[in-house]
Amino acid sequence: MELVKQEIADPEKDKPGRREELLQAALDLFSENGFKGTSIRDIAKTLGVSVSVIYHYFQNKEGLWSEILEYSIKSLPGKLEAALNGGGHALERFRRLLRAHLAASAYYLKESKMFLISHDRMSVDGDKASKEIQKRILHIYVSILDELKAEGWVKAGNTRILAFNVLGVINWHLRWYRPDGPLTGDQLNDEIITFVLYGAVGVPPGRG
Amino acid sequence: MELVKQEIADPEKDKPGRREELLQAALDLFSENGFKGTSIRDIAKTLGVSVSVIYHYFQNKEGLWSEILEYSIKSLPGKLEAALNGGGHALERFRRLLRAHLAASAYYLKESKMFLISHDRMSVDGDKASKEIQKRILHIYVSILDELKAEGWVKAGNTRILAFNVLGVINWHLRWYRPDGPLTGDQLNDEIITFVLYGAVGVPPGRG
DNA sequence: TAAAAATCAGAACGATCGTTCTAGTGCGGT
DNA sequence: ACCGCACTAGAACGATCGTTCTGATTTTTA
Repeated sequence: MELVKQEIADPEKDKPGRREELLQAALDLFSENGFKGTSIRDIAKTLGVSVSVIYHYFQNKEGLWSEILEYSIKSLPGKLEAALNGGGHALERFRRLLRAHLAASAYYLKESKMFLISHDRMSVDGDKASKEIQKRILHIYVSILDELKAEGWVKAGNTRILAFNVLGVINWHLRWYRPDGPLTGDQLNDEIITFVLYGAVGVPPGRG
Repeated sequence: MELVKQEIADPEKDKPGRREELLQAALDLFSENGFKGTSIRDIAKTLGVSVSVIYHYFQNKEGLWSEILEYSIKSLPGKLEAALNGGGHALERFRRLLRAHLAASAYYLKESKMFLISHDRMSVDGDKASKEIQKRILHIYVSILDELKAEGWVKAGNTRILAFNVLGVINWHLRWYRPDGPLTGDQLNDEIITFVLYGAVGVPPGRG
């Protein structure tokens, strides 16, 4: 009986539910104005609903914030480790790590921007989870850079600082990247990866 | 008459005035918790004074914020241009630019952190001045990178993206740098500059 | 020493915050 | 027809926000 409704063409079939609408509206505002810069009433107003709707679907403001990070950023370390654990020599795996990181950041662009705004923070607990993820990512980069250093590719003295620098390039690009820019995503990633590997004036092999 | 007090040794002579104390307290809190994460009462409480003291010395909260940026960051583009306008070939001047930028960031460490937190922003006017400074700095980097590209040092296709990448390394280091770390400031700057020039695996001339 | 100015505490104001409460829909199941 | 439940509007609460006001105290000036 109730299946009949599913069988006929329903133009409202793929309309997102209220919960998804709320997540999307919160994501837009959080990624632009941060946690403290976004009020519950702001989120409700963009959908033209009452504030009680938010509290019907989520426990509170911080639950809304962390749910966004849950479905997006929480899986990032695992993805990076997977990219790193594939075959190939160290340099090849490092390139693959960078590509995976850039791809994930582009896919979850607003979520990644949210993730990197911890300066305007909330409670200590909510921030602790983010800090933990950041630490895992840093460790991934340090480990592959150590490997590259053991094979003689990396000359830098301190791989930890080197990892910070690499992460700086990757993360900073979220601040200036605009999807409607002149370059395609692939072209952009190539420019970034080339910079990470060879810097501003370093000559990649076969190009000098 | 009133000069006598100045002539005798005054143990309280170099004690900072209330205005300077307020600026320092505001700087500490702003650089840690951002603009919206810092309340007027928080600033007053760290000095054990009343909130009216703040409004006696400053027009309002935003005036306090912008005054800090005024004495510190506003002069940054001029310093960078000065470093760039000195003699020497392009690569030498680029290195000097990077050193000047890193030195200024280290000297005004907390102020620079404040400056880079615009994600938790205030009124539109206050943010416009910061945006303008950021744009000037970007232009400085693009111009020297164009010059380097004309001389064949830079192979990258897009010097604007390259400038963003360089600025990412410079600015990101404010997020992880701790003055009590194991490395000296000079060692740190060398690591960062080497990375900017030659990347993670690029070989600087004379080292390969 | 008296007037004037600088400096401050503390209460108060209106706005906004996150959150809760009350009440009222409409809808599927029995 | 009735109940229960998902969903929602809107008022309300206490806290905190930036800011202003009142009045007192201290310091400077004449």
